Amino acid sequence: MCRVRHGGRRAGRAAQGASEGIRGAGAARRLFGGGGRGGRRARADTRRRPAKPWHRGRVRAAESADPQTAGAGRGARRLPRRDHRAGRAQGEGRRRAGLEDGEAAQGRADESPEGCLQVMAQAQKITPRAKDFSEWYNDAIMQAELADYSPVRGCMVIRPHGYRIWELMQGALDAMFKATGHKNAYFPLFIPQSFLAKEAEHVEGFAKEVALVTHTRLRATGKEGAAAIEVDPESKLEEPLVVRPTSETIIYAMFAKWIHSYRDLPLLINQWCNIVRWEFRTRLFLRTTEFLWQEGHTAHATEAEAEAEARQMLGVYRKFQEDWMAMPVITGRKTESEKFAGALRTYALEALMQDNKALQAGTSHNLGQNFAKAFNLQYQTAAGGLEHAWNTSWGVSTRMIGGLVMTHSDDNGLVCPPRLAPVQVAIVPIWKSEEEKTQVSGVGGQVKAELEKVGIRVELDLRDNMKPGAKYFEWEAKGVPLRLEIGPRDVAAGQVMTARRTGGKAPTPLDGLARAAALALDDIQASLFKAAKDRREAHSIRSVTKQQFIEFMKEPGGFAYGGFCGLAACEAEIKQTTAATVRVLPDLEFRSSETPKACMWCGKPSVAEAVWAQAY
RNA sequence: CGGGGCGUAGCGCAGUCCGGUAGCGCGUCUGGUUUGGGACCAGAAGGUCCCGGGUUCGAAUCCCGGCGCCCCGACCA
Repeated sequence: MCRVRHGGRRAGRAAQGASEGIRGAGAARRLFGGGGRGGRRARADTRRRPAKPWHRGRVRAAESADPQTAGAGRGARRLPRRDHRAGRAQGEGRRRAGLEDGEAAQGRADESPEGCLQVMAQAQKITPRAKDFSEWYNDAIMQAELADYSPVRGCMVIRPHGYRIWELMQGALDAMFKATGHKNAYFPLFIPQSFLAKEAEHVEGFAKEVALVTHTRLRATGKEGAAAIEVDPESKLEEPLVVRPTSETIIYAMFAKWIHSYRDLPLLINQWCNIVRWEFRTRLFLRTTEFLWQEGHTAHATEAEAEAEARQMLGVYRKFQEDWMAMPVITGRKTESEKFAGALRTYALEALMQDNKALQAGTSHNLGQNFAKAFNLQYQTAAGGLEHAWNTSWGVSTRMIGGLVMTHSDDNGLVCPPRLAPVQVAIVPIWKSEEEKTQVSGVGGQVKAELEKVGIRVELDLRDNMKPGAKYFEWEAKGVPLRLEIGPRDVAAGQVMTARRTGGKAPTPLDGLARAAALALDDIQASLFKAAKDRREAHSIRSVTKQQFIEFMKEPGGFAYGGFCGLAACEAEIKQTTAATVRVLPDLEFRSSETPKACMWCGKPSVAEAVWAQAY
């Protein structure tokens, strides 16, 4: 395999043993997706599905089939002049363009390591989507510096650029939660093991993936190296503590203390925190052992109120994902087999990624009285009776960042919707002489101040150890929606060059630039949403027959709408044969105009229309 | 837990078959020249060759034993 290798993707070998007291219940053996050296090679050989036609980005010279004829663009220029050896560069170009499969490319690369390396050094640092979507996803994240692998398997470090996205998400969501009457609080990380056991379905749902704290200290052994410390058996806890996989149990236990009368209801609480679920296989942002999220928990006097709350928050999430993330979602209800352990009903939002797999982007549960009964959460009614409260819980997580990446980004890296972009505008001044540097930097500074005045997040890139072109690539990889290039010629003409991350470069007058930039950002935000929605619709089919369904799930995949009998056995069989699951029983506005009469799979009467897809 | 593969500089790799004391590219640092789409020249720093034994005058390389990591399969937001 002949590709540029980069980025600290080794999930190091340090730090085992440091947490002897914390164990994954169950086989905590699996490792992080996408690390390691040998791993990359192996991965290229395991393409699950053939290339798909989502590949729509700009085609650049460097990616065209034959770099030698790719014109004077950077494709040609990037080939090192040392490498004149016949055929090599050409073959390399083809490989880079993803036109050969991994094994063939690998074989060839091994034959000509040096030529290959030299070419690659200058080339594409991100695997094209068409070649290997998973690799592309990892590369895009690493290049954008959103995250990095941690020494602990299954865990990730969220880097400043990625964390800023999360902060912006938090800011928007938190305001919406407050606007709907919720208050933030914080509940502890550790939960008594016995709490988890109190709700039967809930335990079963999480038992296989909880981390436990069983001991409270280590002791020195006097030995060398890793053996220098060991768990102190004297420090064993009487009752192990569960590291929260979600906080229903502790929160409703506390609610039971605080709620006595109908006058205490509704109680509307949210918390921002981290949680731990010991997953077998993990992927950056999409599934990591520890992740950040928000969990809302509420208590109500009636079932109807709880139901309304669960639906309301689903709507809040939808608004956020559409308006901020520019990510279209289908809302609906989960089937019995997909619902949250312990819930009465689960609602969810599902988005379609560029590889035509569905991503559950958030959930909202009507918990009924299940937890109220388990934790004795009762209140006195106005009439003097004693009733169990009705609860809801709802959450979205850093997983949304993965969804954001897979919804908009392209082969040049991250594409960030402006409203969530840590840097909305990057200004790149261009100069030759010192005088020019002073001049363009000055104008750049003025532009920055002007844009900031209207609330735009701006970065002025004054680094002098990089050529402008290199800066362009970097800001593109980081997803910056709008780039302003200011050179001496522009200054003379009273303009800047504005380049959109989504394509297109044009001069814009300095006069009124802030307004123009703001409008451009709005326009990019809107066009990203529209493009994503169009793509989803292009990859949705309705009223499928069984045969169509099977074919569709093989290739190219997407959302399939059809009748569903509601039987778990049928659902299981579909999963078995096609790997597709019911994502949601869609809400009214997403349903087909004609209600299906029969289950698309077994032919029995349909109880609801369902949306199927292969899912993350 | 089953099936594959891998462990050499920050990253990606060569060297291992056939033992001779470690190399390439990128990156980093210093100086200079550059800067409108991934700069160039010169110099420099950087390695417990996963760990432990053994064979040998000599081990990254051969032998034995560990450990770790990745991918695929069974679980899930």
